[in-house]
Amino acid sequence: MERESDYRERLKKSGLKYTKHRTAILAILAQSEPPLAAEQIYLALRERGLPANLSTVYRTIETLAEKNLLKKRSLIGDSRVLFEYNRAHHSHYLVCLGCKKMLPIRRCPLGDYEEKLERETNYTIAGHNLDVYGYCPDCREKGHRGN
Amino acid sequence: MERESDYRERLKKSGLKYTKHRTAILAILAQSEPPLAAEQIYLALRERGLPANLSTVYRTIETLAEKNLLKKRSLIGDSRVLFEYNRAHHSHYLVCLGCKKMLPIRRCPLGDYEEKLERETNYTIAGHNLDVYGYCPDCREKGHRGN
DNA sequence: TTTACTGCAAACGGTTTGCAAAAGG
DNA sequence: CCTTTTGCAAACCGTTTGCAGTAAA
Repeated sequence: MERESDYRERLKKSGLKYTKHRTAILAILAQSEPPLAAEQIYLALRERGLPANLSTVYRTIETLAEKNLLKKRSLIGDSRVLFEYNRAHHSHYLVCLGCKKMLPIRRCPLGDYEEKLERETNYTIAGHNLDVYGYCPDCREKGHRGN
Repeated sequence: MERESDYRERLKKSGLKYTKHRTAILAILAQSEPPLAAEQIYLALRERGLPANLSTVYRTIETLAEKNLLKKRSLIGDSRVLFEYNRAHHSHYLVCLGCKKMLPIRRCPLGDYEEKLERETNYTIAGHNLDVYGYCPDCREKGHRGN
């Protein structure tokens, strides 16, 4: 787990000023396994005793994503944009269509596919987005009704 | 290429009434390689001389997606929902971060990964969503500025 | 003739923006 | 100080909804 000074360092390297909100947002996302939406981050900040305006949250996460400290994601059937701490090793999710739970898939099934695709297409590959959808055992028993 | 009567048949099988708009929307999406957003479909309908209200377009594509005649998609950095004709063999896209062009990837790199994941997790897998992002040769030369 | 579909206009929800005040370096 | 960041309120934009009228079966 990273300390506050680590986040401070990261912000500095990205040419961003240090603020309590930015540090807290980085910490919140670093400690959250699943990606979070702006409002969830907003609520988490309140819980930490560092309430911020919603628009500040939006601006901050957008800035952090531009600097590649965070990654943007989105799920089918959810109009919100989700943000995830940009970890060294990326992870995918198996999303339950019933209860929306996100089960991390630690090993990326693509392997060295990106390099292969790069050679085949002559594109410069930047990354990929993969989510698998299905029903968890609980929701399947409940007849796909979800939570 | 399918004929109007084919679409009519599909609608009937799904318990949906036949309307010119629905048929046209199916045809528009069947003929479009990349997925389209509601407004693009709305415009394509006007071009075909079958103008429909935007809310009708939204309602129709949602209905068709529920019946699995269409598939929903979404791309990072685009808040719109895209709709794609549900073809027998699914396809992924290599999306240029510069010009947003979508290059179809015909062979799914996941192979039989879903079955493997199903056994490992005891979930019932319904499908997956995969997009690869990068820069096409043109945009790379322009220094990632895009169009 | 009953049920499903459509158009219209208004509402909605997540996100963005302009501006003045506050805080970081 | 000078520049960035923040709060606030209003705008934005893609999407959804209620309702009355119209078309399919």
